[in-house]
Amino acid sequence: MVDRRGEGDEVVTTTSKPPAESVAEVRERARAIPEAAVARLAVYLRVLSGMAEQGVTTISSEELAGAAGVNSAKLRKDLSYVGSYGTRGVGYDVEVLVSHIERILGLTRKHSVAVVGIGNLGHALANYGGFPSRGFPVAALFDIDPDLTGVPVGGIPVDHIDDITSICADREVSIGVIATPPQAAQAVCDRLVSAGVQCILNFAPVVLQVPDNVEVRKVDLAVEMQILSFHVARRADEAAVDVVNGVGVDGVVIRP
Amino acid sequence: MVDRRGEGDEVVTTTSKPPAESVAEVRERARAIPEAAVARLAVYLRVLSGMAEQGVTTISSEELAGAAGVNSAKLRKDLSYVGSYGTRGVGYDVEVLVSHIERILGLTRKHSVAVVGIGNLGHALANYGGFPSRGFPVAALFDIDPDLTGVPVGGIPVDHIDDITSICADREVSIGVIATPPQAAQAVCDRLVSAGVQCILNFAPVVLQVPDNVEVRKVDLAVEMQILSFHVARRADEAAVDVVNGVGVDGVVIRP
DNA sequence: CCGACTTTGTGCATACGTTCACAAGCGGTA
DNA sequence: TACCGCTTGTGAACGTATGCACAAAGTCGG
Repeated sequence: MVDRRGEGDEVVTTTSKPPAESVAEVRERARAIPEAAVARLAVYLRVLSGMAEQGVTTISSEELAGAAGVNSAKLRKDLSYVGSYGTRGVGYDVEVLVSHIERILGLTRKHSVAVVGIGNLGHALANYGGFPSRGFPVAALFDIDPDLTGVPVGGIPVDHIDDITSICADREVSIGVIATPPQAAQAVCDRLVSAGVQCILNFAPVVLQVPDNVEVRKVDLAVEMQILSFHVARRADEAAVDVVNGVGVDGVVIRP
Repeated sequence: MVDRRGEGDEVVTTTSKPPAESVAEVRERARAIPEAAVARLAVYLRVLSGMAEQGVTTISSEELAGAAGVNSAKLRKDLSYVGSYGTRGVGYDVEVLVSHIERILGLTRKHSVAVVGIGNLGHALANYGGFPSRGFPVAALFDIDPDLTGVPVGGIPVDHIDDITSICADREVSIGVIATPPQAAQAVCDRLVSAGVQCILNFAPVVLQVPDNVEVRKVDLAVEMQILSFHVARRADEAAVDVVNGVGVDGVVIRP
């Protein structure tokens, strides 16, 4: 559980100037948590928060894994990236685990959010209670429609997208959410980037071009539907094959 | 490029009854496309549709990869799962590629959608033009609130969630979208499953329990935000490390 | 018809993520 | 204190996904 990377070989650690490797090493450690594990940690955190509210103080990897819908070995490995805070023979202290996951996910700082594009989806996002309650206060709303400007949505007034750069910089927005039509998305993205926003959550069905230092995640509803469609088709094919081979829909063998 | 799986060894193909292997083989072929590739195929499809509208008839892997934000080798490998429909020295015929990807993704059939939970998000989804235009007509809406029952949203009347089972079965809904509060999600899911819905897109922040024959995909906004938060934190750490090691924010070396 | 040039499709090596299986460590009990 | 049973943490094996680099296969100009 102790991180042993960099104990061997070239680790000389000159007091004056550490070797070039060491920079990479430290970066490595920060990068060391796999992307997939980060996503799951967020899920564990939600489950654990629920447990804590119900008065649960201790939980085993088996229980937590069940509640999070993963297998327990994966869960333990994921938690090992965070550090070893379990007690063998007992399990994990819920409170302790929550605070360590929050630290790793950077949730100890508040991350102000700006939502751009106050259509149906933008409205929903602006009113979505899950953001502020989890440490992501919505600090600004933007739309291109002048009629919307000044009208408050979910308690926050809408500003014009021409003011994105100044207002986002001013209110220290760190996460931008793009809920505009696809044609407008890249232009909006560029403004957010020039305002210093480093992370973008994109709901528009376009591939955004951004500098290397900006992180983009996309949520594409049409893509999600099409993935489901693929699975429907695959299932239908399998069922057809089974019937051809004398196996019925529920695995029942036909004409045995 | 021809699919050579199953050409060797045990392929005897008795005219009366094919060997047990062959069932697995065919299943294998359907399953053979990696999940990650399926998600990208949906993106390629969108880009290609846009190209087709602009009158582009032929496209190279390099161009398409650029537009889709992936590297060209990965793109070609993804397309090879679909089949080899490119021309060496030239590229791919846009129309041909579109129709083959649509076939693989099962988009040749219509997939009716039911949205459950007509709150802010449900409203947005019911009105979202991206669904019907891509072959996913919204066939039913449901909510627990009796005041909403009968009121049309986006042209479709809202029904009560007690009627999910009968109405979904009746209208042959194949994809259910859950946009309810978390407490209601599992119960709604159970009803959808008992109506024969095989695929579910879940926006509620809970882990749904479903039978093996039902496919669930989840979109969790809080999780997306927390992943972004992690990256903000990681960047901040890296920047700090760089400064300590005499490298400034833009990679500029301090005091050289 | 031939040769130069372009672009695909894929074998191979590498990186990444998942799962298994078990030693190490801790609490409880006598 | 010494033992026993339980659960963590992790080394190692496995499987999947990614990227490189190049032969194969096509077009086009002469």
